[in-house]
Amino acid sequence: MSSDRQGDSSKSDAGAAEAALIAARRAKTERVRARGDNPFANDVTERERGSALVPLGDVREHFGFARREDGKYDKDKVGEAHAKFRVAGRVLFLRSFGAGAFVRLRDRTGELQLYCQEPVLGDSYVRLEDLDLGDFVEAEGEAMATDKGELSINPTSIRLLTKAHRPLPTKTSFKDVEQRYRMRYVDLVANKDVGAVFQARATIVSSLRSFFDNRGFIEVETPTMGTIVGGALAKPFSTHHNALDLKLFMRIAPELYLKRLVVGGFERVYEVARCYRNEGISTRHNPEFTMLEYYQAYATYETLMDQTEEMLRFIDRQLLERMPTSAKAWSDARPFSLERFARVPMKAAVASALEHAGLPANVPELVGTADAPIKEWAKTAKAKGREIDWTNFRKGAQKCDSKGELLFAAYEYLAEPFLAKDYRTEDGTKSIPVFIIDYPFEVSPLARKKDSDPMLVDRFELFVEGREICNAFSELNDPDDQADRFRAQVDKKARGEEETMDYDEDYIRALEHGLPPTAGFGMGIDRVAMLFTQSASIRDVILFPLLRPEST
RNA sequence: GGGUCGAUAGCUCAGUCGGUAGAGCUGCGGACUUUUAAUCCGUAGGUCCAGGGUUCGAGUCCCUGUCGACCCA
Repeated sequence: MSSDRQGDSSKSDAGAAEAALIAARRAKTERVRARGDNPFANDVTERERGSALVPLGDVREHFGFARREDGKYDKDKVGEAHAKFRVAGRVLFLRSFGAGAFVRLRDRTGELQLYCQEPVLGDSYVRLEDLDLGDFVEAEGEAMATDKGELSINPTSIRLLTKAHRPLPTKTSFKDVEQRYRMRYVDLVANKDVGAVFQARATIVSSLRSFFDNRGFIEVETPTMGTIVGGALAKPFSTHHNALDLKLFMRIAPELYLKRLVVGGFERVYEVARCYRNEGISTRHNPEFTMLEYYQAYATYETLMDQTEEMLRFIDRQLLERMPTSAKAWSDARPFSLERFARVPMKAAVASALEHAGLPANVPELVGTADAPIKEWAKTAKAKGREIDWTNFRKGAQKCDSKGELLFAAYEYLAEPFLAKDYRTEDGTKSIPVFIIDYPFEVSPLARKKDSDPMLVDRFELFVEGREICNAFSELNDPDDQADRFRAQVDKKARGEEETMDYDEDYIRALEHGLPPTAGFGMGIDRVAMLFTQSASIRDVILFPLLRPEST
């Protein structure tokens, strides 16, 4: 029984080295206390300190006149100003010399260093010994620039505001992906680009709000728990209300509530809706995610296509305006362009995909049959540079109950995987977004049938760089047609299909009161954030993605 | 669900043919009066993911499992 450590409330078998790091910092905390100072100080406001706390970025701005071309600062100009500031921030860098020390601070507005000198600081110079990377400190003193032109504060006083008992990762950084998601508070400090991604996400959401607010839309919040499942085809989470002894489902989509509001006269309505789907986790799926849905009366899916193009370009401009440096980098790196969008009926997309693959037009009809020459087709397609998932295509085709479902399967396996390849800018360097339009009604239980072809519905999905971003349609407002389609869903469920909708009686009742001609739209915010920030995983745009519990 | 790769110090990673567990950073002690990944000297830090097998001997080879990453569905 050697060193039996006590007091570390974290994992019992934390590494001895880590425990030692923590112990050393805790010892400093005690030293600060013993001296009569508070290692978790709270008296930081102007009211308590007699002077305003100046954001680090504001200090830089104050000396804009002394900034040189190369970003450095003119020592004389800064010094002559004799300007005094009180600043605070987190210690990111700490280095001591014989009689001097550099402390680099960061706050939300930027970074600034303290150049501490023993003669200037006097007795409080010893307080530097209490500091570690990660601590929060406050300092007050005149601004100066070093010989190297680095703008600095030369403090006459310094004190610890908050002691960090755990060390930040070293400058070799913090790369373990799971740890980064689990300890996002460390990730945000250690990996600088992470903050920009979430700032971009916030910018996207606020751009969307202003886009819709400016067009006469009302933002609403509808229930995330309900007794039936509807609005999309997905497996729900279930929960329970104790007082009512009621089984509840977490929503998979806000759609049916939003359309009820259109019935009620909110002709333009939108929601930034957190949704929950009890499905797999992958780089493109998190169990909870955020959707934008909006509904617009007296509009069709074509109105919405135009509006979608405008909306994406608007987000793009807003990002460039509000965070130019990062947005420029993302924009330069992206493999797609937003200048021109293609609009392709699903049938045409399949026909053109077959042509690109050098395959006969009857492949969809034959693929499910016993004597389909799949090997030969695979060879032909491969020669044209197309790897098609024949096994699943065949299985999918065999499960189809109708022509419409078969068209959808053909589209899914023959066309969709190659959208980014087939639809490109004129110079061929970038893919262009593709609206796939006119879906079969069988796979669209909430969409309105086309007046010109009742086998199809007025619907589009938008694919950017081959990824589905939006889904929209002219809404079905015939209550009897809707009731029939709910019944078909219920039948499917009875046959064992898991991803179906329940029959929503109240929604039918709402439609019977009259839903004006309306078009509706849904878009995954997470996926849009991925697109604009060039993130490979949905977990990179969700602050706290779902993870397995930490093992003990 | 399938495939590929991975798990070694607080962090980032080496570890050859199977032969005493390594480096840099961080930490701690020291030097240095303007540093920017400072530099220099010293020092501490390990259940090599878990379990089994082969072997005189396993971080290394084999099997099983756990967890993770990426790709596909």
